[in-house]
Amino acid sequence: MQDTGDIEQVAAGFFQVGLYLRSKQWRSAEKSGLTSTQVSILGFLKRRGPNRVMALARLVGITEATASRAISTLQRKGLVEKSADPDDGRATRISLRTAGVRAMSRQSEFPETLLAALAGLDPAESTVLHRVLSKVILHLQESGAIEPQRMCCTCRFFQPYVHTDAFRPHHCEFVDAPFGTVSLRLDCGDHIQADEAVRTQRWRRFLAVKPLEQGNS
Amino acid sequence: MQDTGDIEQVAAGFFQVGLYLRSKQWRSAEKSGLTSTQVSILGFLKRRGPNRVMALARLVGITEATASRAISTLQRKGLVEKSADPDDGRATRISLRTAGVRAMSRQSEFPETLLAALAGLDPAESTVLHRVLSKVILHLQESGAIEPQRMCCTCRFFQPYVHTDAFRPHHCEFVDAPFGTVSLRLDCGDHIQADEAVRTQRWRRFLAVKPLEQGNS
DNA sequence: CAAATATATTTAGCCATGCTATATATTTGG
DNA sequence: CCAAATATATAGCATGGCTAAATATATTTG
Repeated sequence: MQDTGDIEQVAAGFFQVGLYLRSKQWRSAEKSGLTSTQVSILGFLKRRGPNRVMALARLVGITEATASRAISTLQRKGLVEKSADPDDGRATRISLRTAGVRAMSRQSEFPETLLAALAGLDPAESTVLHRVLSKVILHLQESGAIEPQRMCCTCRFFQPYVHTDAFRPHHCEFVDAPFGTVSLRLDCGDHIQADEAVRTQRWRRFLAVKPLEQGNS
Repeated sequence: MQDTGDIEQVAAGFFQVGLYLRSKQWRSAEKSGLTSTQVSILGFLKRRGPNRVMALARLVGITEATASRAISTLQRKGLVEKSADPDDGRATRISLRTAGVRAMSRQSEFPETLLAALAGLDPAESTVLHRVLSKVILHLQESGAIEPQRMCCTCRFFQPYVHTDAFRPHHCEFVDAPFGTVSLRLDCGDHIQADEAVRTQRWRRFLAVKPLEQGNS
């Protein structure tokens, strides 16, 4: 008989890590003077380039009112700048200023301690962790809990498990190269959303493969 | 050649889940009117029983000043009560009132959507996820980033990988029974911290086993 | 034992988050 | 062209989270 385990324990684990991520501790350790919301906004700007207030609000998971004010604070600190959106007179285009880029490169968007902990995982664990995070995040976004992310598993270029190489079973049609589960992206700059039908079909193929049957020899 | 992957991606994944966990969305969906800090405090009180302000502050990862005020708010809402600590005249004993217990049982401490996503994982994935979370959280607490948790891997009753049963390789000396990786606890009521030496020795034994060699047939 | 020091909590003051509701400007659709 | 929708901003409220300082009780020390 297999042990079923306790989902709450796992949720508690995520929560635990989450508590740490939102604590001021690591941010002040890397002395930036920024709040975690501000770091989030700067992170999205860094990874996605200039964006509107609305888009940032949705990505960070806060209201537009809150985002608007947080962005004004960042502007006052000289880290971002606002400009008129060429396509829409109502909209504001937020972009990183040099000081903002510096602030984000001086410190990682994530605490060193967490990165070190993750670096200590062995490859097989990383592989499964990537799969699991993809599944969890996809579930959250399909339930409308979070904003759709630019992840491989919803991308038109993603071909899961098409190669026999156990280490690089997937294929990215954008770069036209095979890659491993451990390189699945959760936020990829080249992402283009696939159609609903294509998405579910590929995702089903992804899920069909038992996570432990892949490259760990 | 094995793909090394990108740790930042994984960190981003945790961050993504963390963003959701701290968003008001799921809390208001289950309409509690509580902030995430308040839910955290109530959660610890529920799982650990009456506690001092200091202890709660450390568990939640906030200063005592902030904890003190949040607790006063909970008291005003009638969810907790303060009493004098019998052992120390300076300390205050915080305990759940009936309304507080009800508030915590009416809604899960964690959002349904996340629990559903985790429930969708297959057993092998859960197993590895438990291992990974144990490793990450242990690393965070050994670096002093978070307060020590009552987890199996630091418990004097924990005997990792002593059974041949692939599904239940570990043994808990407290209940004197074997159990599986998927049942590793991250917060156990019966936890008693083991000595430094014992802890590292057992932890080494735990790590020595390749995560994918265990029960997944 | 009294004085100095340490500990547990609280309070005040500051800035930021996050919300709702509302105001303002601009687009879009009929 | 005007009504409805959309993008942002602002105001007001409760709270979080910090540091610094106040208060009360414990512990250590001379």
